Amino acid sequence: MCKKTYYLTTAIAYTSGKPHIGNTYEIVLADSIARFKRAQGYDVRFQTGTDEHGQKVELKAEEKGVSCKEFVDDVAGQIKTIWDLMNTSYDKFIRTTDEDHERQIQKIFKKLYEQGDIYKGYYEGMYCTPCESFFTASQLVDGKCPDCGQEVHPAKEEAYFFRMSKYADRLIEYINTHPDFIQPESRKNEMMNNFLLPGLQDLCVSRTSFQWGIPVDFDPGHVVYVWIDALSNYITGLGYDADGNHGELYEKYWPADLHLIGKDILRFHTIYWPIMLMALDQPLPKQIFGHPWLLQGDGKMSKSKGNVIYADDLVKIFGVDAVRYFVLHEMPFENDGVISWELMTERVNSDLANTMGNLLNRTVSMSNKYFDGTVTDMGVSEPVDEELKALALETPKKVIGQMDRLRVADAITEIFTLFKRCNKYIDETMPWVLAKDENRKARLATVLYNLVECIAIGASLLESFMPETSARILEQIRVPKRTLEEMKQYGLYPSGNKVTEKPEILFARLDVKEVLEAVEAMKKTEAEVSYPQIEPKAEITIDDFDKIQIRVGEVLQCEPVKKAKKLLVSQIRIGDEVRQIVSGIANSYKPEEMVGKKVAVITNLKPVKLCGILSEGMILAAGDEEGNLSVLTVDRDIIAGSEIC
RNA sequence: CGCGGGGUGGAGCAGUCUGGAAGCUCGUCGGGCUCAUAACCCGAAGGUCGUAGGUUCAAAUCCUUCCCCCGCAACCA
Repeated sequence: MCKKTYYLTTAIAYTSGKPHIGNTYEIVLADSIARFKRAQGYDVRFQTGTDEHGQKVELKAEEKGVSCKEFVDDVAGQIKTIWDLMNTSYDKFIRTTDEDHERQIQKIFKKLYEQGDIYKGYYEGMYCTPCESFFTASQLVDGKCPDCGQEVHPAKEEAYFFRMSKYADRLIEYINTHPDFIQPESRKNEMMNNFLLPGLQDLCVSRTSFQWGIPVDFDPGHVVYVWIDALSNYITGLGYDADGNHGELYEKYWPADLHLIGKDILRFHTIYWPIMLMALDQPLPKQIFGHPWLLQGDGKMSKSKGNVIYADDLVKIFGVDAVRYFVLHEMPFENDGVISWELMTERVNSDLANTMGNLLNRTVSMSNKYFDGTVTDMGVSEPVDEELKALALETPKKVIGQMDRLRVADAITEIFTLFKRCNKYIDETMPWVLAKDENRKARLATVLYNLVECIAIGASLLESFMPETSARILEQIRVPKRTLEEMKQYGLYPSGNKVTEKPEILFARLDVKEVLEAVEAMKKTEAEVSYPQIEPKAEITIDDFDKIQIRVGEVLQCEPVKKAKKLLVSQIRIGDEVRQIVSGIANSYKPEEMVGKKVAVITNLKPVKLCGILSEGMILAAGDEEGNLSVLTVDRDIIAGSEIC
């Protein structure tokens, strides 16, 4: 009989920088599912990798002064190192710069073109020659390039488009008839209402504006744009061949059972990807799960705040399995989760050290103290044992049930419920009292046997989530891992077996203060300010600059613009006139904060309407990569209307 | 009226589809125990389930109003 196969993938990570704990969460989650499926007897294929093309990589590489390939080799290496550090058991790490992937992408592109799903069209808009960029009419600043301010002219750029609409009806039908396709289900409506039902736009699938991509082999100058390139990794990684000579793996594992991705790219996976597969006449993946995000407690992670949490830093302080435990256990199923050093410490102490570690420690210690380490089932049962035994048998079933629904956090909770029950059992049976009475030695032995047996079951179940810890526990009680099948029976721990004579602490309790100090110390050694990399613009003359008039304006009034999130509308005194100016600064400034400020204003910009409100000028502000803004004010008090030059 | 998600004791979450005594973990306080990593076990305090209405014998759960947060879209002159 052939084993049932299970193919799961993570999204491939974009190689523009080191992944933080949020990105790392995905691979760990996938790993726990992969391991559990293996434990259930599936023939599992687990693929992850990196997405390495695109303009952003091209730019970053240029900044660093290295070739694109050198750049992505480096970052892909870092990513792989972290994946390995997290002890993830992927079978394949695909890179979109792999030769066979690139060759297939070219073939896929050509095939889709030849069968008419991809057509050559034009990307129309206003073109800025020095910037080599297209802009839509609404992006233009005063009718000029928003980047460099130079004249733009209408132009079209050749581009290939994918005829998405052709398959939309089939996709809607598929989604409606496969309720499990999009998980969590709440996301389904979002996709339907936002994108599918209003009608799909054709997707631009090639670019000529950068080179770092897979060339379209029949049309030099064009490179394949991200989606065909990236999404196809799920099949090229298995040896899919556009000509039909698929590799063995493809025949065996496709269609995928699960694509695990972040909720932000659900749209591409539930709409574009299925449509691409339809066009290729291949079966669709069975399920796509858009997991929530792991966030910092005090706001989003950002480099400028210095509060980015990286997996390797967490590992340095807590160890791999503690980090795995945290991200797997603390993530809600649908909502975003929270991580902080304090929360992490709390979990390690209460769950890993107290509940689990201490249970093992006290059990092994007692076995040594009372029986020289020998664990024997003397069969002296009491009614109180029944509840524990029942739970020990029940727990594996519950874990399986939770995992079937991808409720990883709940599955882990089931295991810890068993451990907690064991701790309670110790109090109920009071082994130290039994030990004082020679006549009750047999009962004492039975009690310890039950404990060791339950620990063996719990530790075996833990393997998918905390593989190292699972092994360490089993080592201390000196038994091999139980299979799920074996867990249907109680009492498989070999009677007369000896546990280790010197119990090891699994997880040491940590002091929050010390953890925070260690974090500070780590930050100091790693603190390297990353200055913003701004592309230089073309040189201008003083005459060019002279065209711009900047004056000091005093903000008299300021209020938010209704219907707009980022906009504030200010009444600004400039000399003897008062102008109304709209600015996109609402995320950084409250209206009342603005009032009274003397700011730098460009006064000769052509007025425009924003969200229906007239704006006669522009307030100057500096902005960093995260979008934090700082408006320019004057250093000494000076009368409103003064010219800045 | 752009689309969608969320608001449950001090913290982090479940429960909402399929109304029927408000639950879990952590923290706090009190007690117990001593095998163990000051751990473990028991108990208690603490919530008008965002707001205002409605349906119902009964609402965290269903319907409506409003407020606040978070994504996406738009917008950032």
